[in-house]
Amino acid sequence: MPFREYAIGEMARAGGCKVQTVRYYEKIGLLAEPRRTAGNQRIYDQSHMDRLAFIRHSREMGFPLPAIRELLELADDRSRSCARVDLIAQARLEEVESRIQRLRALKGELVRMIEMCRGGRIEHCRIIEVLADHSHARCLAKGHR
Amino acid sequence: MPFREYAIGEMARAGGCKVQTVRYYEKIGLLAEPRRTAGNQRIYDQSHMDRLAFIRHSREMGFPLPAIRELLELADDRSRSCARVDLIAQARLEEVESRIQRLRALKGELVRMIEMCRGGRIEHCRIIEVLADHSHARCLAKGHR
DNA sequence: ATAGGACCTACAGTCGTTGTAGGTTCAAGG
DNA sequence: CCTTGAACCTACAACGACTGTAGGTCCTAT
Repeated sequence: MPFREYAIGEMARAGGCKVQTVRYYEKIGLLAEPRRTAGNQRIYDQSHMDRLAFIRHSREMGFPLPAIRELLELADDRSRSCARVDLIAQARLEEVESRIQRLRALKGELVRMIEMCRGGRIEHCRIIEVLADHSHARCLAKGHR
Repeated sequence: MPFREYAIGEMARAGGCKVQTVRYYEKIGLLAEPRRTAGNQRIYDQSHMDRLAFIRHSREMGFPLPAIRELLELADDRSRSCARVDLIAQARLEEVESRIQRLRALKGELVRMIEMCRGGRIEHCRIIEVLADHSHARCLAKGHR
């Protein structure tokens, strides 16, 4: 059967997300509204499956939904230059790189902190002291979730 | 003047956060309610400043607020063992390490993807293809924001 | 005919803030 | 003393990207 159809649960399973997430993508206009059964249940075809796969894979790469929205629009206009696509991917790469940098600095701080604490009482706990220390590195700033 | 007092704006500036954030910490019980002026404005003393510094520095290290709440409680009970403190910091370190791992893998994927795309048309854009590709790595999963 | 799993809508909650609206207080200058 | 304007107040909504809940309907198999 070349034109298989899918219920929302199958879509979600294939995309590695929750049913609600699929409905959410529809609500915010990332996924087209599919047709429905007589009983009002969504029925998807292969094109929906492909689109969801694109979205989910892009999310796995950490692209935010607005970027994915743009990528989808660009992907639909096959004769355009892909300079913009490149730019979006480039921006994501830079973000990932700076996040790695910050996390590495953070890891260094954590390791030092933990090494200093050798399991005594809170009274002398170096972790607590480091966290409390005013003068301590303000170097890290945002973004190391 | 050994007992300086501070308005909320000074607190926020010292802690590197917004005034609303200080009020938010108070609302969720991380910061004690300070006394007020006759005109109902908050007045903080050094102990509040220290506590906010602790919270902010912990946030910079990426500790979630529930963990910080626990760290603060532990810090207040100076005769306890700091095993629990160590555990919390340890857990944070592991999270940071795994996040770095995942981000590194992600970065590799992004670099490969971008290298394949050499500025043609969308029609042949490798970035779009990689993102659309069903069979592509599901290896990354959560956590690389 | 009925059981139970999958589906439906609508809405609240998550996390850690940040922003807004609409009003009050404070310190300084005229 | 009065006015300006910055800083403060409360209460509530928004962010991003979902996730969970309540209360109901539909579909398929026995």
